[in-house]
Amino acid sequence: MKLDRDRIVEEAFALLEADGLDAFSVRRLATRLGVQPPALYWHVESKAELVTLMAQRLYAEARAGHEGLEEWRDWLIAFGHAMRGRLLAHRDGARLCAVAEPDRAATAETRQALAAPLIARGLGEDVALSRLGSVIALALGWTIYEQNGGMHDYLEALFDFDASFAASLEAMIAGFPREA
Amino acid sequence: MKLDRDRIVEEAFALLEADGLDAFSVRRLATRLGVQPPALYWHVESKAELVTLMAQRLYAEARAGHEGLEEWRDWLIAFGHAMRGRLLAHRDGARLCAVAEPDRAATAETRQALAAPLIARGLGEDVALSRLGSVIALALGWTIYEQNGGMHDYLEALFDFDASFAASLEAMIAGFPREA
DNA sequence: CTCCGTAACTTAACGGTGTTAAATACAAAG
DNA sequence: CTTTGTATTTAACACCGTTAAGTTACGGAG
Repeated sequence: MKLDRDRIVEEAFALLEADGLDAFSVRRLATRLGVQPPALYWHVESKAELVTLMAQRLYAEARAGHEGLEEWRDWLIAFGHAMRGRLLAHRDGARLCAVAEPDRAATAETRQALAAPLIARGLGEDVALSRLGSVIALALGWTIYEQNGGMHDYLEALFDFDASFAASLEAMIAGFPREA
Repeated sequence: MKLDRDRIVEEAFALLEADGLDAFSVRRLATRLGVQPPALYWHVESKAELVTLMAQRLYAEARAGHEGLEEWRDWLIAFGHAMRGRLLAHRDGARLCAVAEPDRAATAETRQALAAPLIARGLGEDVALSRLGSVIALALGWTIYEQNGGMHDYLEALFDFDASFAASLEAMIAGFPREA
């Protein structure tokens, strides 16, 4: 069965799911793919690039599918929940994104594309990017604790994850000034 | 020069500062301390415990010193800025806290102590802990991006770190209902 | 059919990692 | 002097990401 980037990334997610980020190694991934470790380096530059590929798939999934919402606040809330949802959907998804580097092929167009949904709903580009960043940061920080085994058990005795995240996300977005 | 937990943690921070989290290894730390690597295991259970010790020092620093503020909102804002400040004060401080486990010796008293500053300013314990968690999550998520070399360069072209963090922190806290 | 070049992969190795078990130094106590 | 416990070293294990060099597979050109 031949190797390619897509199959590598797919199996990488399976390995992450099965063994977690700490045991996520190039060598174990190669075993799963029925191949010797260095074979992966033909298709992928480094483990870091592979992680970046995985993270970018996560980010892209979170941005998709909120077309029906007309208010930027509603869009941001939906996006925030989707972001947390995608992070939680994979074991150690948050830590994965925490170590991932940005897409090196990012251009001014990428930047425009990122801001587009919010611009279309009335925000200026600078504000749009700032708001987006804030929501992503909240979701990432939140899920990092939520997915940290020990922290999870410790914190779930202190408050409810779902309810508290929803409350803080809604508070933050409600608190954003109409335009700035 | 004899070894003890305090000296280990201190030198660990120095190593983190000098070489970053990726190069932060037990072996390099031992070299810095003029000792063979396994010597550290007499004083510390594992690298994970050492990281937890370091993270807890960070958290404690962030909580200290906001006595003058009488409103819980003001206290939370000061704490949020302090939290980000302490994370930024050490290279890879955010990622360090992201992988740290909670204090295993945490009790119901610890929980009470955590919530105390907010309870003293009028919040119920459950709400206090939830609010505290939200602010920490925002600060952690934010600084993770801020300290990720590639992401930093990528994002600083999109918005201003200081201003955007302040805006989202203030928005979130302003958006929290008076009591819930 | 043969030759060649490229793509895709393997084998072998390098220098690193966290951690453990066993042997050792050393100071205090009896 | 001997014993005891603390603190450290030496040696080793099983991993890790990555590179260099060798090998196979295969498609197109002559």
